[in-house]
Amino acid sequence: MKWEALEEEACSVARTIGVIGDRWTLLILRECFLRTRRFEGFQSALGITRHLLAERLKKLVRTGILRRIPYQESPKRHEYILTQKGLDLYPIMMAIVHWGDTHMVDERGRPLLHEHRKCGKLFDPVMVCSECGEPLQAKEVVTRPGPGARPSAAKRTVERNAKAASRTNAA
Amino acid sequence: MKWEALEEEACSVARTIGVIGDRWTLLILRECFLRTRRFEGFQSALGITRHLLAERLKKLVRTGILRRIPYQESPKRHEYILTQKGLDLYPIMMAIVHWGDTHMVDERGRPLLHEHRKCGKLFDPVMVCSECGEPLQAKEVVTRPGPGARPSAAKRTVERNAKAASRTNAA
DNA sequence: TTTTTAAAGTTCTAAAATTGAACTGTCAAT
DNA sequence: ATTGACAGTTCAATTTTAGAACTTTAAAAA
Repeated sequence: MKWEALEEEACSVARTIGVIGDRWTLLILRECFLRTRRFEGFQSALGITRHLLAERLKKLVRTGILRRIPYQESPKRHEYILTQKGLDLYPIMMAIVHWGDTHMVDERGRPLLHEHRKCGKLFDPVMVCSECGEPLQAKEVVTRPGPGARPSAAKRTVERNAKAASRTNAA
Repeated sequence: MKWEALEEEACSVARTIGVIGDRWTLLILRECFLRTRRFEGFQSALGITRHLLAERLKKLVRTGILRRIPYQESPKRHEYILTQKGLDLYPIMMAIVHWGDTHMVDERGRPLLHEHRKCGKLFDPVMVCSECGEPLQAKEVVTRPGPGARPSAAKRTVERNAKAASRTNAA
């Protein structure tokens, strides 16, 4: 599987990973949500090489996650701002933060707390079902082929796993 | 910044990315949630090289996300099963799927639908505030230093950005 | 007036990670 | 006796990433 091929897969995970699924890109996006907007800001916050940073920013602009907006003429300078598509990555970021808060903190505790303006309280993000509002758990969810399904990775996988299991059980 | 250093950062995003933040690892985890458990299963579903797959599985076991459990003796064979720590990655996966479903589908529509056993309906995952239950939006959340905060990336970033903005505004 | 500094890149070489393909060892089935 | 499944390991070739220096435009400092 080539990296460009990821975006062609009939899988929303693969397609998303094709766009944001590498380490520097995720860290750049963290900085975006912390209100960083300029090349030097990203560079010094992350210690990323200028070469890679330029590349990643270009890709994020190309994929519509960031918009490149001039903030001064001569010399021309631009800021990188999250589009709505970029802002929609927020749940991914919060899910990542929350897992880290749960499983990767040391004895000092959480590095960062989050306050919800609406209710004024410190909170954790919780993933719920859009229909019944209950928190989601992996074991309570069944997947079905959707209209865009193709006999690709996911389906072949399910079939193969069923076969492997029955072979082992039979023996 | 070196990759091992990520896990030392005072940032839950960086620490999490240090463990699961690369493309193959995320795809391996997708397979885990689709019930793939064996080396050959991962390999043929993903087309990952055996070399890298072995490496990534080792790392996932080392970090406590997968457990390696024997399913037959002679020759010894093992399955890779999500631990609770691994199952807790589910919200990250669902957030990734949902973003892809929203922003990366073609005219055919979604490749996969999700049904919630509890309520029996097809659903979308929604990220809400643990305190008031309202859906979360980036602009409604304020971050504050927590007990594990150190004057690191995040804080320096905020200060730098404030300075950059005031410079530009003043001019 | 010459020198620094800042911002946003680009260019280059060395080092590290990934790919692709072949190879190993154990056992079951043909 | 040979083939095939499974779970890896090994190694050369390619691709990515790191690290450092260099460029350009313009304002600020000496």
